[in-house]
Amino acid sequence: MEQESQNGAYDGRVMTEEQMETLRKQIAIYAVICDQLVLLHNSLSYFPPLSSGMNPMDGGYFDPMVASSSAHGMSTRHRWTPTSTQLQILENIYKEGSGTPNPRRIREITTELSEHGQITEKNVYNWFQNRRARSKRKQAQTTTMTAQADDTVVTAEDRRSCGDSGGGFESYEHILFPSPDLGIEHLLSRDKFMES
Amino acid sequence: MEQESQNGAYDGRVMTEEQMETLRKQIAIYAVICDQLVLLHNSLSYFPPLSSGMNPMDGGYFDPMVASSSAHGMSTRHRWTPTSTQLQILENIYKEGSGTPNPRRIREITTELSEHGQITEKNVYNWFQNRRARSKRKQAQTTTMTAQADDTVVTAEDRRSCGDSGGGFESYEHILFPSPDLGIEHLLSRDKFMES
DNA sequence: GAGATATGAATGAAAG
DNA sequence: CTTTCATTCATATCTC
Repeated sequence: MEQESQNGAYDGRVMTEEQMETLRKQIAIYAVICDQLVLLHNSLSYFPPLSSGMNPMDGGYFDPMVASSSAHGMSTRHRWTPTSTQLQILENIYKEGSGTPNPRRIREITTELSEHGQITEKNVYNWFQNRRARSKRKQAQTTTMTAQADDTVVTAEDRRSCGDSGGGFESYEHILFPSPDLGIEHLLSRDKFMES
Repeated sequence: MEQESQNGAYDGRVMTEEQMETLRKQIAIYAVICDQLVLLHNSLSYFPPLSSGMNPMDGGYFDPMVASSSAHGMSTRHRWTPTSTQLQILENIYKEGSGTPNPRRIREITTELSEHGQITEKNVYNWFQNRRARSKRKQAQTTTMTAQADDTVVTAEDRRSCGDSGGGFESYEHILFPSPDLGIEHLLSRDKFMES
C-alpha cells in the first residue's frame, strides 16, 4: 500500500502495479488451465459429420433428431447408427468384397450410402474395421474351444502387472464443444431432460 | 485505444477503469469456462480419478485386470497409454515442431516424457506417425465433403484458443499467456481422498 | 436401475 | 509414410 490511493489526476479508479500483477497472474492461470482443458478435450474427442450431405438450406447442422421415423429411434446423440438399408448394403459389400475395402472404395460406398441416410467415410471405414475384427475374433473363439486341457500355465513374462492405476481419465468424449469460438453458454446447455 | 494514456501524474503504472473492466471480464470468463469444463468432466465421468494426481512415477501401464485367465497365449495389455501430461507435451511438440521429428529429437522427447511416465522411443515415434497420418486423413475427409459454409467447423487441429475473439464477447486477445506448464490435474482430481 | 451384450469410435502398434 | 490390425473405450439397447 504505497501509492494506490492518491491518484488524484484521474477520477476513474485505477489499479496499482501490484494489483495489476495479481490480476495478470489470475488470468494467466485461468488461461493456461482453460487452454489445457480444451487441448485435452480435443485430443480425446472427435466430432462427427457436421457437413456431409448437408444442404445449405438446412440452416443448422446436425439435426437434433430425425428419429421419429418408425423403425427404431436412433437416438442421434453422437453415435452414428446405420439404417437397415445401409446395413444391408454394407453386409453385402462385406461379403463379396473380399474383405479389404480400399480407401477409394470407401468413398464410393459412402457416396452410395448417403442416399439412404446420413453417413461419413469415417463411419464406413470404422464399420468395416469393426466388422472384420469381430468376425475374426468370434471365429477364433469358436476355434479355440477344441482341445485345451492343460493350458493352466502362465508364462512368467505376464506378470508385469500391479503397477499403479494412474493415468486414469480418458473419458472426455462426452463433453461437447459445440462452437469453439463462442462463449460458454453453448457448453452449458446440456440437455437435462427430467423425465419423459 | 482512445483515451487510456493520460493517466499521467503517476509514476507507477496503473490501469484505467476501462482496462480494469476488461481484465475483470477476462477473469470472469475464464473462471466460468474452467469451472464449467471441470464440472462437466466431473459429472460425466463416472469412475473416480484412479490417480491422486500425477505422480512422476506413475507409469503408462495400468492394467486393472490382471492377466488372470491363463487361456490366451498372447494376452494382456502391453499397450502404452500416454498420461495426460505426456499427451499435452506431445501435442505441443507436434504443433510447433514443423513436422518431422528426427530420431535425435525423438530421443530428447522420450527422455523428457520419461519424467511423466513409462515411455519408450518407439512409443514416441509411433505416436508422431499416427498423429500425422490421422491428422492428414481427417483433413482430407473434411475437405472432401465440405462444399461451402462450413464456417461452423474448425479443423480439429488448430483450434485451441479458448477465450479469444469471436462470438459474444469482446476481444480479449491482448492477454499474456505465461508459463504453460501448470497442469490441470489438480482440478481434475478433486476427490483424491476417496478410497474404495 | 444394475448387469450383459452389441457396436460405433479412438488409438497404439505393426505391416506394407 | 500409408494402410491395416488389435485392443480398448463409450454408449445404446435389452433384460431382469
